[in-house]
Amino acid sequence: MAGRPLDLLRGTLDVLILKTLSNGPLHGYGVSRSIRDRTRETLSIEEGALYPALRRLEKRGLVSAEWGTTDTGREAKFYALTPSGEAELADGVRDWHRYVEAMGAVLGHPSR
Amino acid sequence: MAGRPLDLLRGTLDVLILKTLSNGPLHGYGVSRSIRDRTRETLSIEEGALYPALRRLEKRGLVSAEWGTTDTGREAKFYALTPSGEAELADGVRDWHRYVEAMGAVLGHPSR
DNA sequence: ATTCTATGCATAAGGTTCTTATGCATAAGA
DNA sequence: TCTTATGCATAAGAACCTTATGCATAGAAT
Repeated sequence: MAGRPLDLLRGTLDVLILKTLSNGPLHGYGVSRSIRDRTRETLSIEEGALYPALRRLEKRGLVSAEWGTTDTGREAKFYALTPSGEAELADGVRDWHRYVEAMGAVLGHPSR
Repeated sequence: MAGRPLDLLRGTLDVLILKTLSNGPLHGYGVSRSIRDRTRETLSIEEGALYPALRRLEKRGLVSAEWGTTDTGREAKFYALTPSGEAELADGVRDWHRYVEAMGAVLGHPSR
């Protein structure tokens, strides 16, 4: 990994999950693993954050949930992005980029 | 301003304050105004977040506080970065850039 | 003259969302 | 057989934000 894992910044988990699900339905553990792998373990989603987040997103209608079977034959709950979820993802990504821009305006943009 | 103000992401306020103070001592209201101006009002620091944050930073020895007088002759509490604060700022900036990198690895880096 | 806005500090209540710890169950690999 | 990986879920606690409130002074506008 590229350095120690970083704590999640509150509010950034939702968009990470939504983006991950935009590649197709996936179960919770798979979402977590995908994020961990893509970030080379810089972001490691704790179960205590992951499962409540998925339920919140489901409650808000941004993802749908359905029990199914994994490739390896295990029971797992698969989540899929809904149309509302896609819209929320687009907003979330835009806000994130605006936030990065704002932070850069104060901190200075990275040299490389 | 460039769009509506964004809510602060928990944990990013400290580094914003420390960076702002790295330009020289400043009072709380001035820190807030500086951040608001630099981000063109994308980030607007609420007083309920600002003052507790400054006290936390002082308690941790990252900034020092001293009452003084502003240019306009008003009483204000001036905060200055300590050596520990400088180190924390450097760490905070590095962590922020790592976070942005990690988010980019999931969300995709902005096209422009 | 008065009222609104900007400057300045501070705290309390409430909510959200993380971390850490715990619990359970199965499968594969050492 | 024991550890690791896979899979879900909740509870306790902490941190840190938003919103609301309170106070005080100065300058600008009506």
